[in-house]
Amino acid sequence: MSHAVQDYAKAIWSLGQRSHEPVSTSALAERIAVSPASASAMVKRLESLGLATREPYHGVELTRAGERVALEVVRHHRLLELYLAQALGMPWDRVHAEAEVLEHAISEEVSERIADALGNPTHDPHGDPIPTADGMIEEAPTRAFSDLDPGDVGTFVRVSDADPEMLRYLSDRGILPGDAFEIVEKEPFEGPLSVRFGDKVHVLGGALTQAMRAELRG
Amino acid sequence: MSHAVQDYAKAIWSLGQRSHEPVSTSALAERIAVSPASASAMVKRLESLGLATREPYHGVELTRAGERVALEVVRHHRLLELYLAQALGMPWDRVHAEAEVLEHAISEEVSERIADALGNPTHDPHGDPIPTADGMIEEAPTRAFSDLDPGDVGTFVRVSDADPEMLRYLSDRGILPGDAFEIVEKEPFEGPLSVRFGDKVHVLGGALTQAMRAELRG
DNA sequence: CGAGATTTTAAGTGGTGGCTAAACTTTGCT
DNA sequence: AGCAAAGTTTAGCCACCACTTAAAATCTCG
Repeated sequence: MSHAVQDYAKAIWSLGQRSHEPVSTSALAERIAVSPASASAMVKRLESLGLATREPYHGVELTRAGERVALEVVRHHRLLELYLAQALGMPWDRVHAEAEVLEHAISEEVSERIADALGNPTHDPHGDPIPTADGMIEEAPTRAFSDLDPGDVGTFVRVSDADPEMLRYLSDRGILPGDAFEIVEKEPFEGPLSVRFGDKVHVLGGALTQAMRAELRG
Repeated sequence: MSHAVQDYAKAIWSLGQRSHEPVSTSALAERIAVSPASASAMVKRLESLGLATREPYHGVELTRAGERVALEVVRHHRLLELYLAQALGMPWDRVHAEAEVLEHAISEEVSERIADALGNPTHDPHGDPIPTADGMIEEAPTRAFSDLDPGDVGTFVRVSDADPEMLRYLSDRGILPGDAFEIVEKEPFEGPLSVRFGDKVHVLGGALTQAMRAELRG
């Protein structure tokens, strides 16, 4: 089970999360940053490993086994992020890259020891839920900030961990998962969003509001 | 810089430690458990990377760059062993295998954070010295237990970390690096050695006494 | 000096993971 | 329905890595 296979499983899982439909080859290829042909070939490999089923021309889905692989990698990733930040004091915006490598290298034993050391947490520092060791995950339904409307109030629960710039930007301004917010204003045509966190109103642009997710109150 | 390259550098360094002479291809091949031809090819690769110099038919030596690579990997390995044992409570006899994998995966930043968390230790749990971040190591001259004679007293400083059985055996009997000892008796023909640790005399066989190393008193 | 040991070269294997180009299927529009 | 565009798959290829066996080269030591 090579790194690449694990990465594809993770990517398929991740893309399949929202829409519970098969994942298209091109979406997968774009996510992994390879050509569609390469993604197609890899998907075949996952199928031959029993990790995915595919309907040619209609997309891939993970089998339960494939989902387990994906969730295990995701568990490793999120535990590592939390551990690096918490136990080793690594800045929030650098843990992702490190976890991306280590997630493939740590044994089950170490990952469980890390989970224990952290008190078996349920969410990582970005607000993402951590799958359990037996391959379960509960995803609370969240909405992208870009979908919200003025007057909406709730909790900022997570932000994509893939872009260090965004993380640094947010943490520089003291905005962290768990913070309550209220949408103040929304400019039309994908314009910026004015959001109040505490007493400060921040104006957040498009890419950012697509990466940030909220649980609405009520 | 692939894992294999790092492993070869580490092996050459390790084999070159004792006798400060070039390392033979066959010794290297045996250490890595590959054919001599494979080792020969890899050595060429190290040379082309500027990590080693070789005198065909007369062995390899690491360049300063190669030594740095080796020492960095060794540093990672030993810090990880210590960290896994100390911070995550992993048993002494299992840390080696895990460190063998992770040593290639952790970044400099994480390894320095681990070193800090451990208080910048100088020795790992097996008693092996830990190279500094800038590629220095001080190796106190030690002698194998199998070379010692009755009446010799000193400190048990280290034991090869490669064999979990030995580690378990020793720790089960409460024998740990740092312990003082006295050689009580030595049977001829590579027979067992009687060694006093504290008030207990242990009879230790051949392979074990070759893996255990001592600093003699005086 | 020459036999035996060691080392190197030569040639080839199998796996991974990627690519382009061309062929094929689906979709969506008229 | 028909057709073009978009999306997907296949075919054929490449590069890398790390290893192998077999044969040739070199060294060493009696």
